[in-house]
Amino acid sequence: MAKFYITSAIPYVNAKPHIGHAQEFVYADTIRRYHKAIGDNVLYLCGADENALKIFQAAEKAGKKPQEFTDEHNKEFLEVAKRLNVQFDIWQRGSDENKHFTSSQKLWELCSKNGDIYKKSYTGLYCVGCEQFYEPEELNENGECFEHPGRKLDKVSEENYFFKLSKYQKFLEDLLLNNKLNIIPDFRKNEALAFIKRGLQDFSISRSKERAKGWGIPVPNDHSQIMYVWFDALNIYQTGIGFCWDEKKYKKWAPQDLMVIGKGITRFHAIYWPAILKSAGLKLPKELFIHGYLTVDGQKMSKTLGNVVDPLDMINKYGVDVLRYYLLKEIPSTSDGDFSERRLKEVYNADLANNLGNLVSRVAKLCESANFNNEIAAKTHIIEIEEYTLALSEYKFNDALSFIWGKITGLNQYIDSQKPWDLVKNNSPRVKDVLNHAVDGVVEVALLLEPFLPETAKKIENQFIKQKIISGSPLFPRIP
RNA sequence: GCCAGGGUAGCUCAACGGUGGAGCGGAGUCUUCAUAAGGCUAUGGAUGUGGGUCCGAAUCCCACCCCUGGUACCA
Repeated sequence: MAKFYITSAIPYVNAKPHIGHAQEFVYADTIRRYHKAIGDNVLYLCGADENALKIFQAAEKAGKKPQEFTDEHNKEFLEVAKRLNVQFDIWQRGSDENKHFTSSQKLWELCSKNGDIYKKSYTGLYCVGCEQFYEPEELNENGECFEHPGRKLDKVSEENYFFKLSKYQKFLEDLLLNNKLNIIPDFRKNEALAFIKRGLQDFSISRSKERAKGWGIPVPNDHSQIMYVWFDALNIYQTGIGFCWDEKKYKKWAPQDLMVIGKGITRFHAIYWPAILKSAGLKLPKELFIHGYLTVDGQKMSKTLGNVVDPLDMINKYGVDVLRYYLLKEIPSTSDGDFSERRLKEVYNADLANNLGNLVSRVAKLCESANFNNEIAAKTHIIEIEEYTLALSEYKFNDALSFIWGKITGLNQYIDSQKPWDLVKNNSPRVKDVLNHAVDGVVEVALLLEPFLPETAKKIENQFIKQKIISGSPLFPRIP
């Protein structure tokens, strides 16, 4: 039994989760469930990035203590995951001082021991109003920040620790080029490679304590400095599986077999993270799956536009599997996609109510009226179907679902051609064979569906493994 | 600016040198076991624009127009 350690990007918990978080959770959960179904020993970790100054500032703005503030948002993320039927095996918080602070300091020390961390002065444009550094392109035409127009920025120098990323240029190039870290899709790999080939510069991995307002993980042996958020955030993937506090557990699960992330944080996962791990002498992740972003009705999701979609609203209105289905079927997993409630309703009626739901109803009713004796045992393992497994191995969820829907259409065609209702009327003995085939098909569909729509799959299975199959209430009642 | 990907039916996308396809929506028809569901059929397109190569181009080449992403220390 192979182990499969999967992680999804640790969200920044400064606001409640939106539909984009739901998308990533559902993707990772579907992969997790699929691996479980083919017999792997699976562990899924996610967690919360909590050590950024922005969290502290957001808490202040909300008039709350940071801990209280992050506790609340953590709860919201866990609630959304739960309602999505997304099962985290581990939820590792970045504010966990016992485990995560020690773990990140240990990682730092390992890199340091290897001679990859050094002190250097960093000069940048600092806005006193915002209390942060800006890049020239982040400023308006007068070279001022947008929050405080009219106020000149100061050139400020600060001593920070740097990580010798440049040292790993060749290593990273080889890692990506030869798919030792396999990046899906290809064009993201090429982007990362292009970035590497342009020449890697060392990057700063600490901030002064004043600048970070003491919020974050102290640098070992230098408490005037706080770790740069990404240095510790990425390490949540290790802390959660016991790095530094349960070596046995860590040995069992490291390294990551798959990281699921959004396109915006490719560099950190494809370049920084492998370099840091290599420097620390630790095992490297094997695969990186990068999905796109969601727009809402063709527009970017934003608070100012007021079009942020709350996944809980959708679940309450339509049901979990409807949202899961939409995200998995209607959004091509590697490119950007659009979330539209109008489209969701269309897909609901066409695919879930008319095709899947109605097939289940009609087969169940046929069995009931034929007083069919069901001999199909519950199947536990996904049958190896190339088209299906290939689509899943490339994380093309929409292709895998299209394949399943092809089966549904096939079953409807079969029923139409065999006309079992006539066979029942004529007391034909053939009705048994026909229903056997139909029931077998429905059970297979349920099985293939489990990673995607676990609740629905379970309902179908429960209805169809009984000796006497009777019709039940519609799985997906049509909506007008 | 540079690099990469894309612009195909009302919508989402497939075909990547050989008679333009699928799903959804819309139309017709058959059927009645089923959630007014299902099956079948037809309809639907100067394949972004303009040139070129070729017996033949959505596909290859050139130019142009639009869209998306990347182009390091905001995460």
